[in-house]
Amino acid sequence: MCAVNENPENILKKQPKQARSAATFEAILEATSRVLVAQGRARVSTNRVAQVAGVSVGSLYQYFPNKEALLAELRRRYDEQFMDRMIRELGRVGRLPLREAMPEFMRFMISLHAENPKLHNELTAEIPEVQRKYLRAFALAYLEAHRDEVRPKRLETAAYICLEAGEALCHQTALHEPERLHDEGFVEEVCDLLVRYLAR
Amino acid sequence: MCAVNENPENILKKQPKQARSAATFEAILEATSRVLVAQGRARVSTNRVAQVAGVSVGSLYQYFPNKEALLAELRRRYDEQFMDRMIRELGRVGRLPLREAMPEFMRFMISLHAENPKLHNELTAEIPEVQRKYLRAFALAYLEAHRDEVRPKRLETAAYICLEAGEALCHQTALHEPERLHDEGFVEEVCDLLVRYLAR
Amino acid sequence: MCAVNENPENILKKQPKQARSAATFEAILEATSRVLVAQGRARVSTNRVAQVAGVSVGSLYQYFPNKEALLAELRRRYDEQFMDRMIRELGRVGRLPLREAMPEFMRFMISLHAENPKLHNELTAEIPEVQRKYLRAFALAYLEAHRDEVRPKRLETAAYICLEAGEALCHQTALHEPERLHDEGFVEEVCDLLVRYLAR
Amino acid sequence: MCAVNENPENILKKQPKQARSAATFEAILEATSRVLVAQGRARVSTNRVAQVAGVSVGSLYQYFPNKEALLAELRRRYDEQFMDRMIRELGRVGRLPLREAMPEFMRFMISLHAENPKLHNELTAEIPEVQRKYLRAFALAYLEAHRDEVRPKRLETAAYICLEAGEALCHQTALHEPERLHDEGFVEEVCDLLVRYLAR
DNA sequence: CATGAATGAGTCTTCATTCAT
DNA sequence: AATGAATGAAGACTCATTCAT
Repeated sequence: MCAVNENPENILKKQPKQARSAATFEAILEATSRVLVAQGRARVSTNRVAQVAGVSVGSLYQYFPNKEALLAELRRRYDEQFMDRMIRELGRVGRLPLREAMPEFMRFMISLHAENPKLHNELTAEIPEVQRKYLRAFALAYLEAHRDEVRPKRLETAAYICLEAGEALCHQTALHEPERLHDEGFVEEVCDLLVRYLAR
Repeated sequence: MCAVNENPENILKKQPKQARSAATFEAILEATSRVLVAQGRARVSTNRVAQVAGVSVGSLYQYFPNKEALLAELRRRYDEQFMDRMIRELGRVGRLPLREAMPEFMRFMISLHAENPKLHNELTAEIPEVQRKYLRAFALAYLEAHRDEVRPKRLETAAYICLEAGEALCHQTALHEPERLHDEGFVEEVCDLLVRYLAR
Repeated sequence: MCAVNENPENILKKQPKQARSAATFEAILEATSRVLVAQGRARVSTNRVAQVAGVSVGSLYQYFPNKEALLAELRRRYDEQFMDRMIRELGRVGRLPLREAMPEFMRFMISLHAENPKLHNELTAEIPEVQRKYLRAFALAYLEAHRDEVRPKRLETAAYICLEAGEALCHQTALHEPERLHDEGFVEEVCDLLVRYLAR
Repeated sequence: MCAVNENPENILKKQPKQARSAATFEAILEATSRVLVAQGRARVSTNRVAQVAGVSVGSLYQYFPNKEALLAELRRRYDEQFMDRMIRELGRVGRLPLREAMPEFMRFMISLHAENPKLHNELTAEIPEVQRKYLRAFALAYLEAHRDEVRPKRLETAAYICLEAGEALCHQTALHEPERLHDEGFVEEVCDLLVRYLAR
């Protein structure tokens, strides 16, 4: 009857137990995302988010211990989803030879970035790190598995370079010149860049 | 040579005409840069900057109409300088054939990014745009001038891709894995990436 | 015997009639006391208390009309118990002559204060008043009963002085220099202070 | 020109340099004291204090780094003054023999406490400590100097007991039964308590 | 021109209390 | 009865900006 549980203080204060809860929780995250995209990170304030979500600040703090946690959870979800899809795609594409895999993969990357480039930009501005490492490991594994197709000796460096270059081209283009993404020629050129580098 | 003047609102209130004025002006910008690098954009406040500059807030507002103008001017100068050096380098390197020009240029880019990656990151996070265009024009001109060495047909696309990829590789590496920049092999690989793509 | 009921506003909403109710009620008070001692008065919040009690806030408000009532009830109980023991002791000691009664009584007072000085301090910081009067009446009665042993003429004043001085010495010492309480010489000195004053 | 002075972060943010400053500073402390006495510690909020002082919260924070500092400075001043007067009095009275010194000193103590008992109570509720020690050292020195007049063997204990008892009697009486302070008989009794204990 | 005191809107966060389920 | 989600007023503190001296 007297469960003293003084400092759990997790990232999320409370895992919603009632249906109403879950709805509020989602509404808050949704609102965060909206404000983030529409007004930029600097205008993301707990009060504004609560207002946009149509709940009180108090409710916000029932689910998130502080403002940072809002963005963190958004990012967590985004990254999770991003990685899930990426990994699934890598699994699929990993069996193909380089020249076939590359366009598939680039097209996939582009579609990922094209979905909501502004959100992507805000959320990935500061903390990929773990994912970066993970993806690189994946890319490296691919190169090793396809060693006979691959020209560069330093596979780790090659993986790093290709990922960074590919990511940046998708990211920057989605953000600044999205019309290019629909230009089939552009995609081909990007693949060309990477395949000419990688292929024997 | 390259006076980019994006929003006329943020024009400086006053061109410092006397030596003392100029010194104050410089001290303020210098302080802004310092605070920006040391404490991050969120901690850049007019009062703090003034204090670090050893000047009163009032004086700060004599030279800058608002906080935004502080960062804008810093950016403007940074970009100006960046562009000036870039253009000088491009001029120098522009006469060389592709395979010689590329390593020269990449090494130059790396040195630019390595100087103060944190400042670079804060200042270029959001607004290249004009410079991008300008650089692209320059790169395009190079490709056209060296048309016989160059393989891709779509020169504009090729210029875009190479600049973005090269920039991103310098930027991300300087920021997240600076030790790679001293690895001569890394630089060679990056050049390889671009040259294999561009060269006939 | 001693139902002090200061502000009728803070009367409890409901006398728990069932066993479960009583248990909840006790758990809440117990939790209040715990939070009070562990985190200080400022951290006593209804939500925290409810959580520590393993009960919902709603339940808390079933038994206590507001936060004040929580502390009031805790205080009431504490005082009640305090007074009960005090009175029992006074009854016991009241039959002894001054020089025998005093050390007995002081040792008792000290043990009372030593039990939980932090709780004692939080709860008695602001509102003895009624008890004070009551105790004084008791002490006065003792002095009158032992009039022939007692030197001072103004018995009421003497009772007041001895109670305040004795209380303060126990209270302050328990709070700030508890090690003195184990020093038998200290206790003797305190008795000396009071007996020399009171005794003929 | 560029005095970087990043974290002075003293107790007081700024020592007022202009006359206006000093006035504001005093107004804020004055207001703190007023709110403290009139509404109690719990109602001392920075906004309320600022409002009562007739200044903006911003101004308050120009001079005090946080709410605690408000009360701390008030306390500091109060203690400083308290100690100064106490020490002056102790110096004066220290030359007198016990039976003359005591009534002089008690009357002085009473007048100190009678000035503003509520403020005294709020400010000294939590943190004498240093002063306690200091005063005790002073009292002990007195007892040693007057060793031939003094009966108790354990001078340190005697000093402790007399100070605590005397302080408490003044403090509690000023707070709860101030009318006694004007009763000359009361003062005599208190002196009697202490002199009978101390004197040979 | 320079100073720095003053302002007050805006931010994050807590908490007593209510009420639908 | 019990639950716990929701509320919003209130408090601590920051900071861009103005203005009297």
